[in-house]
Amino acid sequence: MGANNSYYITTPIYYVNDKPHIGHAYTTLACDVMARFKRLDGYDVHFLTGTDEHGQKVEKAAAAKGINPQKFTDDVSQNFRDLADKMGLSHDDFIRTTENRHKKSVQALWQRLLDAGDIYLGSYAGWYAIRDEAFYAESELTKNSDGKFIAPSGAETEWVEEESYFFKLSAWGDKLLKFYDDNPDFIMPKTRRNEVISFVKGGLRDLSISRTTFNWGVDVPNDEKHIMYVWLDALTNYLTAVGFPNENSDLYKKFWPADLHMVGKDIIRFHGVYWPAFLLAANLPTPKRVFAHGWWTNEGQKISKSLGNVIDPLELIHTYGLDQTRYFLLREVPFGKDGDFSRKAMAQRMNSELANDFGNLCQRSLSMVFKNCDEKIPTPAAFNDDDNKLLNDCQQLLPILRGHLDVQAFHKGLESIWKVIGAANRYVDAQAPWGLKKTNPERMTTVLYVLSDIIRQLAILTQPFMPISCGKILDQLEISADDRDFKNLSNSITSGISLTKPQGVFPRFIEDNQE
RNA sequence: CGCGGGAUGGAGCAGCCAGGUAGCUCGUCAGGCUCAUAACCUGAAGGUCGUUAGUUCAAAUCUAACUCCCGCAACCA
Repeated sequence: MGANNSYYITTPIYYVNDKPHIGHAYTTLACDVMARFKRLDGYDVHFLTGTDEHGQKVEKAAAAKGINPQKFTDDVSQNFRDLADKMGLSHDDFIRTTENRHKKSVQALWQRLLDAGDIYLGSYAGWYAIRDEAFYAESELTKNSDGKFIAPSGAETEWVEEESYFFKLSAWGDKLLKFYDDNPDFIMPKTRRNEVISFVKGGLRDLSISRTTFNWGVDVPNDEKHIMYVWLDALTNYLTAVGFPNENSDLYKKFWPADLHMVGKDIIRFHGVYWPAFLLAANLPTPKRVFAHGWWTNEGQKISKSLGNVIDPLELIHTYGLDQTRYFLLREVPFGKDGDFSRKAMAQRMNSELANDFGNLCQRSLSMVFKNCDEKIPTPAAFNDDDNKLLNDCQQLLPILRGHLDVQAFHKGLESIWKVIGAANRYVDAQAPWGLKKTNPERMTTVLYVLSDIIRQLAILTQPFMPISCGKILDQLEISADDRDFKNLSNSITSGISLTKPQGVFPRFIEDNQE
């Protein structure tokens, strides 16, 4: 079992043949925020992302380029590493399914399933579309002018008959239903859980887990005709990354079972059904949660390659800034639901919530400190009720945030922080420190001290969401790197520290005429 | 009758489970302040809570029917 203060979180592995898009960025970003939050909260975190590099599509794409598949995947998996870098992601490991450690791991899991009697050799036949890597029912197909059967996606299909190994998924339905029952939070949000349960109740078919028609995959142990197919290979990466099959490795003992698999809603079934079935069959501990988030639309329109409205996360970062993009994606939509990206909404949140609310709170407060307190954090007199009320609101924030992030309610977490930001802005107006300068300088000093400390706390708490900008605020307050985690929240800021001249951290967004 | 979610002021949402003055954010309008990134604060206007019927002293909240939208329906971010 994973240790109490450990936290293992994963993104799906991304299929290298895709171009990184907002869906990938979104999933990984959510994990990054969770990982950063847990680290600041004192957990030992293992944050995994990576790429899925096998399959017929990759084999064909490589052949089309005249290079071997390994070289091809080396190149394209770099796209995902680049995205991770540009998004400032804090992953601890980047796994590739073509690595040796992974091949060993999947083969070991295969062997366990075989030994347990859950894998058998059979065969199947059906209409297969290479482009989609999918089988279709005859009823779904249409005939084109050449007499070929066309899938709903438009891809040509061919009749395929093939020997294949199967996983006895059909035997696991009742056990899975009991598992969901015993672990009500295993699949979140609830609507996805209901979907999965109703799917399982509908009866499960055995799952084809090998192929003989192409070679780019992990070899099936003791049967060189076969390679493993998709989900057994892909899902097992979560085990590989913590040292499986070595169950005595430090990583494994510390981090398995995983605390959270973050996925898009499109792959909830594989994570919610196949994965626990594999693990139960192999007699391995099951992960604690699979969270399926929603999809984005672009200006109200469904995103699709054919419409050409795919959102490039790098373009967003370039236009709006990294932290701003991170903030928007996690604040705009209740996490778990579908959401819409629009330039108007983006600019709106940037200006209103980042520049006006948070940015301006920092700027107006720290400017007054800098000008009126000898460029130092002032020494306060006794706090009055107003001061204590605000400080107390801020102290309440960490437990509130924990509650929200433990159920991946990022939007609520941010909302609760922004409530305190609002309270702080009202406090500034009510106390009007600029007026106290002549009438009661000691009181002014106290108010500015309170504000400095509030800003320190707010910046510390907001770091998981916007690490760079919060880092800048903490730099301005001369908070050392060691003093930026959550256990420092209850220590007050030290009087007498010299400040650097405050500079705006969240610029307003001015819409270009173009775009 | 396949399963599930949703319809609340201009926009996006909360409230519904445990019925009893309809709340939040943005936008709009008016005022205040002047420390600050034309930022901040206060107030106002604006909704017969998808339709119809029912239960009840009382329904956005419960029941029934209906309309519309959206997910899922086997191997696809």
